[in-house]
Amino acid sequence: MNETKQKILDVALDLFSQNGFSAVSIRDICKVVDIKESSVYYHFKNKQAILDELLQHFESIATGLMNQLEQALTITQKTIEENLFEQTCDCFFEKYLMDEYCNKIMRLLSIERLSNYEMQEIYNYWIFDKPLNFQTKVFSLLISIGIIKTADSKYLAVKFYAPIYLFAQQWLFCGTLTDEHKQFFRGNAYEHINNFFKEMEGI
Amino acid sequence: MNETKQKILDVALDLFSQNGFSAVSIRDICKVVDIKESSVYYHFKNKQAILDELLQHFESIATGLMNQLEQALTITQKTIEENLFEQTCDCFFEKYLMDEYCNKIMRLLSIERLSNYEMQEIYNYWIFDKPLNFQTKVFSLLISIGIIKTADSKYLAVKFYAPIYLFAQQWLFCGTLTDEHKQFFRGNAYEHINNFFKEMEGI
DNA sequence: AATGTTATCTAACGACTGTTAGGGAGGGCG
DNA sequence: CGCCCTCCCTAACAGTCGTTAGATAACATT
Repeated sequence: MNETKQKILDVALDLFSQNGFSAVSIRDICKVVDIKESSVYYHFKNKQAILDELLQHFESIATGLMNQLEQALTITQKTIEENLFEQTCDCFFEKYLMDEYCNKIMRLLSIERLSNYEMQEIYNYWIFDKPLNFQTKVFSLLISIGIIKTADSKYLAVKFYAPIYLFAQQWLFCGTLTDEHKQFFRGNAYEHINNFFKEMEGI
Repeated sequence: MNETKQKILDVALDLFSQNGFSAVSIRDICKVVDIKESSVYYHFKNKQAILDELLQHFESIATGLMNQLEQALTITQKTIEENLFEQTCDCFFEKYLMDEYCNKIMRLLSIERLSNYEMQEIYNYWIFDKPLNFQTKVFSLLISIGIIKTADSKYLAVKFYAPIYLFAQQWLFCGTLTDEHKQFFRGNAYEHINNFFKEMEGI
């Protein structure tokens, strides 16, 4: 891809995720990229097209990661116990919830989902429905194998995911996204995950 | 308070909570209130002052409700068991998390907290810190009385509050805030609360 | 050398932004 | 009546917005 075009996308995501789509002007982006406003329109049809391309890229990343996770559910039962935990943490947590690009998109979606119906749907799908559905599947599987005694897998998914979501919200919106904050978020989340499975074994 | 001024505040909150502060112009507000732009500046110093007054009103409501809740913790042990649950549900849930005015403010805070440090602090305080601290106190109390066996009261608070926060997020941002959605949110939350205390008794 | 393509520029367009100066209608009060 | 105060108005300000027309320079192809 063209170097300037990529630069525009990078800067746009940076600014959009900090101030929101409508609060950032083409001129704001151009100041950082160091080009004139009209040059943007050589690479993009209009301002909306920049946003569309950013979202499309995010969705392709998220789709890839989620497909990888879904596959982890289909391997043989023996490998499940070893693989599932690692895969979930790596794919969903590190490469998604804590990934820099995804983080910026999530911040952007959080702002814009109120006034933009399309972005609201993307947010709900990738932040609520998809993770909760996946976790529900995971718990259904663990129940069917017998690792967990009979329970409401959907409610289990909520109990598992909700604290992670809460920690993520605190992490994503604590001003500057420092490594220190990131470590704090990671610590909280992993502690919860460990606690959760410990309690689960008891039941 | 002046009728026109109140009308401006009402309409402003409506529009701000739907589109965000910077995306709503003075003229947008005036169209709905049916006055001219300059009239706004008779009642308010500038656009920011409208926002400030809305936030100040919210904080006075929230402070009142939280004080009421804190008081419920200080009554004698005998009445605690009967009162605490009812008070928490009524004050925190119905009059705060599900109150129309508070809902609109929360939506507004959600958008603006990214670009506005002051609003980020208000959000974190009233949506994260204050409720979690209160719930921690509640569980500490229940532990000290002996209703709950020894446990990490802070983590208990997270496990209790996080699903409610998640349901609230789904409710607040599902487009049109219909009564149907509201009932769905209430149902999910109460089910969780009941489940939570049922599991607690078992431990 | 002439031509076409790519990527940028200058300069401006009309629309919209927050805000202000100044005027006028209505009522209460001396 | 004359004066002040409240509340709203008309009209305009300077600045910003997304976007476009057209020129220009660098480079590749003919």
